[in-house]
Amino acid sequence: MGEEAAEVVVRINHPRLDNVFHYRIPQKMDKPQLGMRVKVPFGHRVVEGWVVGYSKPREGIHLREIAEITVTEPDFTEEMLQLAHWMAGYYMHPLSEILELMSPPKAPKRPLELTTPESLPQHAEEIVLTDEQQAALTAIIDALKRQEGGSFLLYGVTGCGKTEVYLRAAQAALDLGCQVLYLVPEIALTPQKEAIFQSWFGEEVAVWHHRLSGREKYRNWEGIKRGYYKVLIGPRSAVFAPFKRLGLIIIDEEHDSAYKQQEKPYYHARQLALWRARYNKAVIVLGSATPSLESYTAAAAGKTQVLTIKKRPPGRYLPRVSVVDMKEEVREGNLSSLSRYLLEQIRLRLAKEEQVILFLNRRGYAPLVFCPSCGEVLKCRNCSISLIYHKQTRDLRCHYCNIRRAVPEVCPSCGNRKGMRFLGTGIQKVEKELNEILPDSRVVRLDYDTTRKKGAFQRILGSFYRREADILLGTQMVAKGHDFPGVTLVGVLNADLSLNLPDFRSAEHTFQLLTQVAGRAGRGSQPGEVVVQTLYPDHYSITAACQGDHHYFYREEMRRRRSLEYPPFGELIRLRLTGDDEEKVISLSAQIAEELRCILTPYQLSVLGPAPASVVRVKGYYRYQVMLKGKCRPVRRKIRECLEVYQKNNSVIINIEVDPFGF
DNA sequence: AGCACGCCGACT
DNA sequence: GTCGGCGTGCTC
Repeated sequence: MGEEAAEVVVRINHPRLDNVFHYRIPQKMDKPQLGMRVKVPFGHRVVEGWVVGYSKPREGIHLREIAEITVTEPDFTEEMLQLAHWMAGYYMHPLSEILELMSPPKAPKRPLELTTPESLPQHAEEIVLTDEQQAALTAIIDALKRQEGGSFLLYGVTGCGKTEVYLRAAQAALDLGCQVLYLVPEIALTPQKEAIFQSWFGEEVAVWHHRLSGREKYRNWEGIKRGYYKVLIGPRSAVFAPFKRLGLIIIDEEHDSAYKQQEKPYYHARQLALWRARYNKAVIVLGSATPSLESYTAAAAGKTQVLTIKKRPPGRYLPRVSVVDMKEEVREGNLSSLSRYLLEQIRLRLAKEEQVILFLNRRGYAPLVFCPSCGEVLKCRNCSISLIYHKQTRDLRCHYCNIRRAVPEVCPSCGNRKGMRFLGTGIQKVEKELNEILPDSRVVRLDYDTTRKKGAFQRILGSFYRREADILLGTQMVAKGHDFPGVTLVGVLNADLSLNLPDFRSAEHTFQLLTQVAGRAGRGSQPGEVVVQTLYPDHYSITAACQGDHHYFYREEMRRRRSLEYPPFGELIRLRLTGDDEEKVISLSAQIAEELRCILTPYQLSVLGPAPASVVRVKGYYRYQVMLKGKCRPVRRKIRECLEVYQKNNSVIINIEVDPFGF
């Protein structure tokens, strides 16, 4: 007998079904190609699955036959199947879930005509590259011509014109008959990038993201697969597109944590892009003004070639940065969220009819509501975090589960009837302060709450761009990629918010955020100024960002990471246990930590915890975590085998996250 | 995950 | 007598 049988991954997402099942091919059926979707009898039912290989099954199992082949061509290429296998091993996730993620969009009911687009490059105005831009471009083009792959870190200050390099590199790749993948951190950035690339490459540019309609998805996916489209622009999910001949990958703002998927299966698009570049012998360019520690370290080790751009093009100056110590302000009796220096600068700019961006990464009006008589702080019923007061709606909200609640008139803890007090400063409170102090200025607020409605984001930015407002007050959202020529002042109201997050990357994020926000100033012809308010003016991530001393920051941060064995010098795996019965979650966490300690003692690996997750309770579920630190990769199998036993437990869910972000 | 098998309580 | 509760176990 010894016949080879088809290995089928069934389309059921469950950790206990994470293995291949063998099936025989019926006599009258053509042997299915790898990656083809099939229907197979499975227990008492028929399920869909994918053929992922052929092998000899173990002795003593009764093989059943494949019922039918449901497609005419495979859902996955050889490359994507290999990538899926690699991901399943690396991220410790079921293969079926990964294949689900990579599977092609469904063909629309009404048939769609696919045609080769007419290429009509309308070549935009020629900009002369600076020497540094030209040198970077030449290095990339040389690598493209050699056709042996290669990776580059394009390390250029904000506003130095990295896009000009990308466009010309893409042109070179197209001239060699290759396709180009251009990754951006978020969907919101695709339209503007699409417009820029279309002005160069006309209709050969396509986009890919999950908000496209079914028809658009199908057209663009098939177009890339057949080679009709030459350039694909999209966020992290675009890394799974089925290129026919991939020659160049560009990751714009490669440091951005949005490239890491924060839900299952937790992949990092940069890592997958590097894998695909290697597989296809494609050139990959990681672009950033503030590279991730991962990429910086790879460059320092010589694995990636660094291309530096230190100067902005003529006529565009880097801003001057001043730091304001907020402890000093408080000492001198200024309890407002705006320091005297920043306020003076704002007035100065407004008088000259220039624009101002103010940045505060905190939604709502007041982040803390408490009872003045007993001190009780109001918390969400389902989540262990405090409720935030929102002024417009005059209610309390939980920023984790979005629940709303009226402000209680009577303290729920002590019965005091004098009312609750609000503490701290959110972006709505700053808005109110600005309206009081500068009644003649026009302020627009850009945050999650003002951009809920469709198109609101573009509308607010558009009105600010057209100078219909003087001050743009925003959260995170203002930091990314928007150019406002009229802005000459950027104020960071509280640089410490990101610094105090319980995450080993908090210093890195603070440095990146400050540098990126500062880059918003002086993008036009006038020089800009940045004012950074902080309680820790001496922290290395703040001083380095303010002085533009990147070398100092990276050296310091690398030293800290190395001494604590944090990435990129050590690996982390987080096990998160979630359940509605806290006792059960705690005891299972302890049991697992104990067993892992026994198993992993001989290896260079430490088991930390269990400990409550940074927010213990979310939406009514308790969360505890066990952290594995050290050389995790060689023992992934052992870890998985150990956890398999506990995954049968259905009252506590075990979540495995390799290379976790955000604690 | 689903679905069947299996072994105990109160109902037409 | 049987209908149905959800514990346990298996799926090539």
